[in-house]
Amino acid sequence: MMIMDWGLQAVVIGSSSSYSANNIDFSPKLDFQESDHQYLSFSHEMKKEFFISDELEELYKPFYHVDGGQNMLMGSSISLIPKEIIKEEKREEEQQQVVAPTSTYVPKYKKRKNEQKRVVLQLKADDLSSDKWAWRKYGQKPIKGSPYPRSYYRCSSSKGCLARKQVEQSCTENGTFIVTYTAEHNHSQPTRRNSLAGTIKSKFPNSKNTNIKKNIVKDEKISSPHGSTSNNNLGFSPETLMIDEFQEIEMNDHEEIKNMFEGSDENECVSIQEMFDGDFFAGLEDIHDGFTSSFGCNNSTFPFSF
DNA sequence: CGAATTTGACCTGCGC
DNA sequence: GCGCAGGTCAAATTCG
Repeated sequence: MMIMDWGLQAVVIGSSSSYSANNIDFSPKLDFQESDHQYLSFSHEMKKEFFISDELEELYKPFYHVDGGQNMLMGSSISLIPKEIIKEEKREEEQQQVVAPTSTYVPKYKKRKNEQKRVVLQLKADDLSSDKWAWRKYGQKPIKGSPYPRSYYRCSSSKGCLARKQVEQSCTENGTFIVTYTAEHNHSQPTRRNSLAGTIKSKFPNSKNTNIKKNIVKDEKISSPHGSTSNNNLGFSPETLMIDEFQEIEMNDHEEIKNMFEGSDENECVSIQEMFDGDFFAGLEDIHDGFTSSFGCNNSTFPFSF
């Protein structure tokens, strides 16, 4: 029996208020029910918490990997959004119907921020690096009323991709960042982080690639004019590390993760054999290796023990 | 040396 | 019309 504790933390900020979904326990449990088939089953509670509504899916479309009709959630976070907020966003969306240009004129500057479809998330510093998309920083501006500057990123995976991301440290909550996604990716999500040029790769302390850590530390220097910050060292706690790296797992790709979260209609279970067919457990082993080498933990302390 | 980041300049929208 | 604030560009710089 193994138990994985998914302490997902996510907050979605509406235009005028914020909602917290902290401390929701998504705890899939393995049930070894049959001799030749083993199933990973999810509690009703988790399923209920996880699937808020179809509207949520609609809201997250900009961050889906759309490929052959299959959708996959972006790796960074899974957020629970109250219906009032969703409706608000949808209303906004309806008002902001994109009109195809009738001429060849291409405006040099995009529409104002509040005219675009956007999703605002509040993430922990650890969650920032679990975004699978490749982002390239193209600007940084001080924001009035905030002691911290806002960083502007564009998708670097595809040249013509209009997807944008803004990252701004929260001035009210230390250690959290307000991330705003704008526009949609016009391409599929990169299959592996290693193939990404730039900033987002493994964040294990002993990883060869230290860009993400370095970048965030740099941001801290810039964004902490008063020298006060709570996450200078990125806080590689085993708990947050496990969560983030788990989200990085190649799910081989869409069906497994869909099945994991949805289960089948009959028994809400997914065959472990199916999971072995993909990279699922290969990914877990990577996590395990990284985890044990980084923190000197053995199997008994690691959440995934076989 | 190529790619990513930094940063000042520039552009646009909005409120007055 | 003017000024401010937010968003983007692009040359310079840094990094691997």
